[in-house]
Amino acid sequence: MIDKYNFTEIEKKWQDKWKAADVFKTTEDEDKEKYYVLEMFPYPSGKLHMGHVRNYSIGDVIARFKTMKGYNVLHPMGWDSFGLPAENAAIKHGAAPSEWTWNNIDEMRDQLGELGLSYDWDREVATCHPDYYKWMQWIFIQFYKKGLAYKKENPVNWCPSCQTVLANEQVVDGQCERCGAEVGKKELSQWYFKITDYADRLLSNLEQLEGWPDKVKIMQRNWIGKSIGAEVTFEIEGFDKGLDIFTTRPDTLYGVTYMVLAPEHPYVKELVSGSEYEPAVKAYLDKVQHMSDIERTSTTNEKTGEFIGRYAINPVNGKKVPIYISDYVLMDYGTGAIMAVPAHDQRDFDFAKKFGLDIIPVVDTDDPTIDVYDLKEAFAAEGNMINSDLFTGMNNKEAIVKIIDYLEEKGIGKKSINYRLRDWLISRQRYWGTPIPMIYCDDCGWVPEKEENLPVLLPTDVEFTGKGESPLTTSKTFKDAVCPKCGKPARREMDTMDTFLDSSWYFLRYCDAKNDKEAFNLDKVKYWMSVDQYIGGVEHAILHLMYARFFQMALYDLGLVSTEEPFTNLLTQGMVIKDGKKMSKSIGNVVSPAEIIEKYGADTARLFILFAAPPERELDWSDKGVEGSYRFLNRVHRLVYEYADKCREWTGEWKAESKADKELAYAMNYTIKKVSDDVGGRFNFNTAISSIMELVNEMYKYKEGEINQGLFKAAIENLVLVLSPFTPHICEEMWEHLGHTSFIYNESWPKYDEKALVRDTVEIVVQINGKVKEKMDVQTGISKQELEKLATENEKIQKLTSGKNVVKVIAVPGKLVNIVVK
RNA sequence: GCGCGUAUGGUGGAAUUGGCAGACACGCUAGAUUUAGGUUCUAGUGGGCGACCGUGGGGGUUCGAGUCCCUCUACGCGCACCA
Repeated sequence: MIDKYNFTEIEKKWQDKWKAADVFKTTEDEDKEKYYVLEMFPYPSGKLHMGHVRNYSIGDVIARFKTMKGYNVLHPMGWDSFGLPAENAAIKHGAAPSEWTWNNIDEMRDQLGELGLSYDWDREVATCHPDYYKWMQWIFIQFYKKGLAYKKENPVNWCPSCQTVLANEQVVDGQCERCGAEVGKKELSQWYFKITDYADRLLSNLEQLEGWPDKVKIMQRNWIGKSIGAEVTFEIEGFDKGLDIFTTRPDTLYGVTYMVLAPEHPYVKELVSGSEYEPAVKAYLDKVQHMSDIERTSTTNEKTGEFIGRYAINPVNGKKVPIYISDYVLMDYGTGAIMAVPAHDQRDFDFAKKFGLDIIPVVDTDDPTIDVYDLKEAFAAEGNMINSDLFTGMNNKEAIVKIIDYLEEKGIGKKSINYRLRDWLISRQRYWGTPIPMIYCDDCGWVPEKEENLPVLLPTDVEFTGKGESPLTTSKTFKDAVCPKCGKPARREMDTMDTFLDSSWYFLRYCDAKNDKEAFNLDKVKYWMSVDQYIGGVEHAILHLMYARFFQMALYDLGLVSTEEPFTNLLTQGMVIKDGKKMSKSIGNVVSPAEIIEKYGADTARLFILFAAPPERELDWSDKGVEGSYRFLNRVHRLVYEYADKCREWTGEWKAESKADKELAYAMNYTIKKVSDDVGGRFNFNTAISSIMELVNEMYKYKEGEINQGLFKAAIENLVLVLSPFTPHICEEMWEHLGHTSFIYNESWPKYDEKALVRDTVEIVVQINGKVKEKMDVQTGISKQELEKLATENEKIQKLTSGKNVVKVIAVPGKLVNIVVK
């Protein structure tokens, strides 16, 4: 009687055994090479989805494989547990955010347990735990002391209906994510991190990150947006201050016909004060202020603006040009002012057309379809300079360099670099986040809380109304503090930190999760960091991955960590979809992991999700495909159980005798090699699994003939070993049934025999003019000449080439012979 | 608008370096086992009667192209008045 594959029983049994034996516990071991594999930790929503299953299955295969390969593997898990959903739940159901969150964490930990993932739970972190956010606050203070944190008044997204500040991500199509109201702008004093100080390093270090997908690197590069150009100072007629502008096209300086200031530019009010233009300008400013970002930055909008009644002097030719304000110039990029060259910039061109301003070309082209004196649109391509004094005739690319030199010589400008990246606004008017550990004293200003007083705990006497300022302001106990500097009564910062801060260093805390003396011990960080393999969704390509890199660099500069970059290799996994669409409640195509585990078991779920597509690509969920994976595991189970009793008696000694033996030995060794390469190198789990399936098919065929006992036993054991990272429970069970007393998790990864991979004969394809005509088996390793001879003398080939002129014969040993005839 | 990616049977996908296109799996067809359904096993399965034709379309390089080059199309993703 063959035992049935009872996955429910088996999975429970091994999960309990792993736990009892503490097999996944990891400690530093200088004798072993370390390997740190990390999956992006989840927000504890309470429900695991297929994206999680995919993410953690990938990480678990890598962790188990590396463990069997002899590495000291760190594979931790935790919770990104601060954030808005907990607060929304509090508003909706009245449950305390902490209670709601901790319940979710417990639920999700159980669900992860059911997947059989090899986490060292002793290193679990939860960002909402005071043991964690204490050190978050400590890091904030270190950043503050280093000048990386500052507070500044700035316009922020403001929902007039909810009466709160919104993060950019919470503004959807210009409307509040929660209530749908039109989002406006409001001046508020907020904390920022000076990530722009690191712009250049964040950019240049990308080149070292060879283990990152190009796509992610390009996205970060674009996000940082480095532009090289010049800053030029224009004088304003009748005004004592110069007007600085930034341009990437100093070569077009002679084509300037007007200037534009951002509406928020500090000069504007002064320049129009008391003039006849003042009312119109004020009306325009008022209009712009009430516009949402979306409206303001829409490229389809017609240009708007106002002349402010003033003129600037072009420093290179003394020309007088009018000054306008317009919302197409942004205050927070460059200097908030531009020189406008309508002939060579499309935006300036549109504006000039609308306001009837001059268009003077300064770069000409050979293109006969373009007349630069009668442009239909701005001409932005390369060409030769015209109308530009001593620069006329020069190629415009050369002119850029020459003109910058000229500006510097004359003291009217200089080379300048600008970044698109802005400083990171980290304040949130929210309750469920890390309190910013700053205290405001009327005498001393902002002062960080004393480090021995950390953590600044979140108060519990708060109200969640969803209205007004941060719920922290409703606490009677939180606000009052004493100034750490002078001891006078002072008040606490009421805002909390953006949760992206919490997730910017959690991988460091995993290295030393229980430390109550420091955020993490430098020696432990030195041992484990950097993360050798990081795995997560591509949706984090910019924000999380940039913030984490910034943290790592800043901590490196503080001497707290030993590497500048946190993640050596990055794998961005694709989404799990169903019927070509994203799984979503509204479409009703959600497949829940719990349901699949109940019906087929975790091993099947893991196997399918790794088999159905390569990890980077989208994965189309297929119920039929899941059944196929389940069928395969049953097939393996039947095969192993049919021979397990015999295997325990058979000795391990063997020698391949028959042709079938050699074929099986080949298949077995090839599979070990293929799985090792696919899992260890390029992460193509799908092809690794398909090669295991091929081995099983081979074994089913082989057992119909005469069985070489030692060989077949080796094949069975190797099959279970190579399958074990993918489907650990069933493999532990089979391993035990084969008579082993140790965990398969602790076994060594099997080695393959190079010699068995060389077959006696190889099949050679014979082509005529590139078309396959014949196949022949030839001895392995014969020479090119012999191969050519065999092919041309082949009967069928002789027939097909007779009467034709053989022009050329190309022989590729081990592969093919191509005969070119006329 | 700019940047990036993808396109292969009825379906998911394979072909890692320019060398047999379609591995593996799903589905389907037929047969065996079974009282029957399910399970399992065996065989077949890109198109065409055929010489041959086939990797989104067109062109090119090469003895040889899914793979390299040019060009077009469709879809997906990111950024978007960044001077």
